[in-house]
Amino acid sequence: MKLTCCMEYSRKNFSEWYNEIVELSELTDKRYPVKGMNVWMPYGFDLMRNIDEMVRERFRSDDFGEVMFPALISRTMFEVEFEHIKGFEKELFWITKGGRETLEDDLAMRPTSEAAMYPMFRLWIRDHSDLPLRLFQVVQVWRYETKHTRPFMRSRDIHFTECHTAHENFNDAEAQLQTYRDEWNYFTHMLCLPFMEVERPDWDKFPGAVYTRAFDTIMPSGRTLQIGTIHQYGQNFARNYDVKFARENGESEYVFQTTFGMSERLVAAVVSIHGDDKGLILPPYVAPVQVVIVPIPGKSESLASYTSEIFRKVRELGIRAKIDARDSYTPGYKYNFWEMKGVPLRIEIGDREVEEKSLTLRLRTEKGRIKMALSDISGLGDMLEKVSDTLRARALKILEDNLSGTAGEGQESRIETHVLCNRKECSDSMEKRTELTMMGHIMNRGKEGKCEVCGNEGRTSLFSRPY
RNA sequence: GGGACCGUGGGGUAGCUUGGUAUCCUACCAGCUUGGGGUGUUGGUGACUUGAGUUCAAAUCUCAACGGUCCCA
Repeated sequence: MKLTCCMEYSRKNFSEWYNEIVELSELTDKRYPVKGMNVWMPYGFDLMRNIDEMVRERFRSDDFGEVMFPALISRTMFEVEFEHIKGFEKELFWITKGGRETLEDDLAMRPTSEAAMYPMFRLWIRDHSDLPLRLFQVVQVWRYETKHTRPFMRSRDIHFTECHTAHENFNDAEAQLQTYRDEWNYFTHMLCLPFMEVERPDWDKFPGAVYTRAFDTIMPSGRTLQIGTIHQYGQNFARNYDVKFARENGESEYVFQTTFGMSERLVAAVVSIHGDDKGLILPPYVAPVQVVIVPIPGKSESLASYTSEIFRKVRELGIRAKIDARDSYTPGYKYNFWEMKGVPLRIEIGDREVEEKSLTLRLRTEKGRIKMALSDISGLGDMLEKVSDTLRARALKILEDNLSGTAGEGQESRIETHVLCNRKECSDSMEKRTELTMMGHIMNRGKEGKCEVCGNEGRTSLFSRPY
């Protein structure tokens, strides 16, 4: 597949726009003939891998070890009487045959790795000196989605990062959750994504968790997307998988656990929240190509050498750059091509620039061109920073406009906030009235107050239509 | 969980009611031309989702599977 013409759909028609842009920009190919499973193409995977590398770097410096567990989990490992297992049983892919033989113990493809990891934790953790244990992995997980699948938002084959920790006591586990939160703030800052931290109600938390905090963002359609979650497991999992350690006084105790999960949905959010009617706009920190250089053929004979001089200098600044010297396309075509691909910064070089020893710049987020002297080229880093700032400001405005109910017309849905206690009856009543789903209490923006339904103590809660 | 609609070259489509030679745009390949916002031109490659049924004959009618899109809980 090759890039075709211009975009047919406007971002106002979000659903169609999204389907079109993920394929046009060559992030993914949806034609793979298995439902809900799409191909990561080189450009899309470069983006995902840049995100993964950011994540790896941070967790390694937080003293996490990177592991890679097997993708298959035996039925025996799953046959634990535990709400965690029940929560997933309808989404499992099962392998029941090996060659022509029917398997005695069926194998499930992991939907997440608790059931794979914790039997091993039981072997690895003996006493307090083995704690804290901090591990993470970047892997595929599989979920048998029956509803509408969409690339990066709801697929059956999910690119997933999961952190798992074990601690000596509840407070250490709580401290770990705060570390996750700090890292999450860093990740979303670099991806220029605003979010709400929402405590899922008891009836909607991760199966088996003590509590779940989700990071929800809002899409241009007015629907919310969960792009990360952190979970306090307490001793719930340790009890079911019998993960114990010996305290210093010799007493045996179950470990306290936490997890942090995020996925390719980060790509969905980056694409949706930053993109415009010309295509993607990628956050500079993770853009596969941060600067594209388009040489414009003319009379000058030193165009090629000047172009490679600039390319070299840009690379020396630590910037990921590319020269588009394709002979069969005109400059105008290339401008549109790289705008579609979301490259944050473009450099145009023709006769004028060669003569003046200058560069002409174009930011993906701004109208108009900027002239720069070659001697000022170290300022390109600031230009990329400016793109990030613009993306953050725009994205935050979308969130604020939705929170205040002043978002643009023609959205598929909307969000509302109401002060609510944590009783299901009050939530159900408000869901009925708003025709939206209760997502939970908003922790990083909301306030305390009286429940709008029953008058008891409550807190600002998010109501939305989630993806 | 329930319902509606749709599957035609790589992408987008016409044709289906009334069964008989498959239309156009785009992309792709070769050439010339052009180049500071999607150059122009000549020639070329390439398709009826799968299976079963009705029929002399199926893209077209019937059934099923698979896939896609949307709506409601």
